Amino acid sequence: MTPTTTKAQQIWQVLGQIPCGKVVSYGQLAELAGLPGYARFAGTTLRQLPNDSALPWHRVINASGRISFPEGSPKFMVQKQRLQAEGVLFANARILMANYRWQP
DNA sequence: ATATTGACTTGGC
DNA sequence: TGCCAAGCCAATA
Repeated sequence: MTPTTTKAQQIWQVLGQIPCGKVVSYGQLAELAGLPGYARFAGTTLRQLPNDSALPWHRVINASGRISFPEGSPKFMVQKQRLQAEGVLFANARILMANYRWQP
């Protein structure tokens, strides 16, 4: 990375590599980006993505295996929809990280 | 420059 | 499982 690389850029860089049908937690995303302890920042960063972003922000869920949006909210539904479309199965509003977690 | 707010996590019941 | 208190770090107000 260049001397001007920002933390947000590091997050985006990793985000773009998550393959279809796989997911990572905010904390894992931060770690893979070389920013351990920045789980919360990962969320802050995703929040700034434009709604039409091509980046797979929907492949990021919390450590509990759940979508970090209030159930039923527009964002929640879009995320769940996209994940299911990629073959990710939900068991009681929860994703089994053991099966879908991405490991580079 | 200080205070509040989150798309978070972990450890303890 | 579930709820809670702490700890965390940048964006916002």
